[in-house]
Amino acid sequence: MSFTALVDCNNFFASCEQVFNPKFIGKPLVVLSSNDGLVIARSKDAKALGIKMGDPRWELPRGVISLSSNFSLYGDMSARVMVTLEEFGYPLFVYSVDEAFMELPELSLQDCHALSDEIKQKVKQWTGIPVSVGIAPTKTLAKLGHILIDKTTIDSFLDNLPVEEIWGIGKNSREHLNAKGIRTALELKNAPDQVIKKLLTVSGLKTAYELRGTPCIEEGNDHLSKSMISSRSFGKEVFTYKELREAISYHAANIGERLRAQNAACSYLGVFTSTDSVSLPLPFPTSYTPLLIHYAGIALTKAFKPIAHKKAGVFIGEITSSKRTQLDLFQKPTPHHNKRMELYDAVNDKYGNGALFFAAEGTTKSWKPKANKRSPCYTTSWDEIPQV
DNA sequence: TCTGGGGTCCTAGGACCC
DNA sequence: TCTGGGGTCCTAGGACCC
Repeated sequence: MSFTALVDCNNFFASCEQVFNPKFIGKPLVVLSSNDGLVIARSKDAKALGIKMGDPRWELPRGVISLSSNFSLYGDMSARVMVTLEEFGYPLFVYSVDEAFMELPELSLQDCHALSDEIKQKVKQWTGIPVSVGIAPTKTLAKLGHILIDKTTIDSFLDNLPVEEIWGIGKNSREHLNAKGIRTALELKNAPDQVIKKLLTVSGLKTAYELRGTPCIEEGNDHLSKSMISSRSFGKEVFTYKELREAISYHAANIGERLRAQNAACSYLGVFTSTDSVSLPLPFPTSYTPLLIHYAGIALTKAFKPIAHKKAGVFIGEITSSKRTQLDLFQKPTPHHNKRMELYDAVNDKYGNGALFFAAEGTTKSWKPKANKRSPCYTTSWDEIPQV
């Protein structure tokens, strides 16, 4: 048998802000979505006030500190946390911006506690971010954030846990299970397979097996995305083709960067506005931004209506590794595409995202979402480095 | 007045084939 | 009361996650 650890950053976005603004520690602080619309992260004290994920900004109680989201900062802090975790030498699977699974050998209870404490201490010291650690035989159990390695402890923990607190059981599944009298995680664990499968399909059955200690959820680090989306709500209503075209170009360029970061290319691209969605096959797999912008423009001419738009975006699919597509016998080699994009990415990497951008994106970005209370990019921009 | 953005997996049903 | 059997591929939509 082997174990899995789940390391989860506590209140991650709020904690990032507190690292660089210690005066926010111990205060109710929330981080807002794009356009400063709704709450997407809360500090411990904000949670204590009863503020929920998704609460609208204008309904926040007085005295709550609210900040625009600063994804450059969170992304960089996330990378620092992950590098710290890699120091432990166990295979690491980064599950999301604030969570990672660590593959462990079977350990004694004492060693589990020692490792958990060491992880928390080291990440806190190296990055300033507090983390929680769960260790168990399966990912679903590790997700519960405790050390659960023997049957007695596991069962007594699951007995006091409502089903909807299990990873993979949402609101709808809870309703279905409750209707059959299954309310606790232990009841789900002990229910007959056929009953679970009928209620929740094989996904639910896998969850039950994981609760029983049999790993069923396998995930690797090296997988390619299957689809990508880049979209934003506008900061104001957008009517003109010109503005929409600029926003779409921005999103196409954004997707190009993310594709190249995975060494991948796409052969299917689409554009959506508030009302319409149009997609096209591409003549060959590519991650070359000028081409992505070109085809996004073609799709947009088909999708465009001169009405008030609140949002637009670009999506892609049929993503393949560019290593493989380069070997395609029938594809014309396009080395200059790769060279240009390598240079472009290198410049933006060195001087900050947006240092170099495509004219099609426009220079005014009048449609940009609102973010009136964004903290500085302390760790990713020389101009915004903290001052002492 | 103002309510995000980016993903994955699974299933049912339609269309089509022999 | 009657209905062939077996298969693949694709898509829309549901559910869930962070």
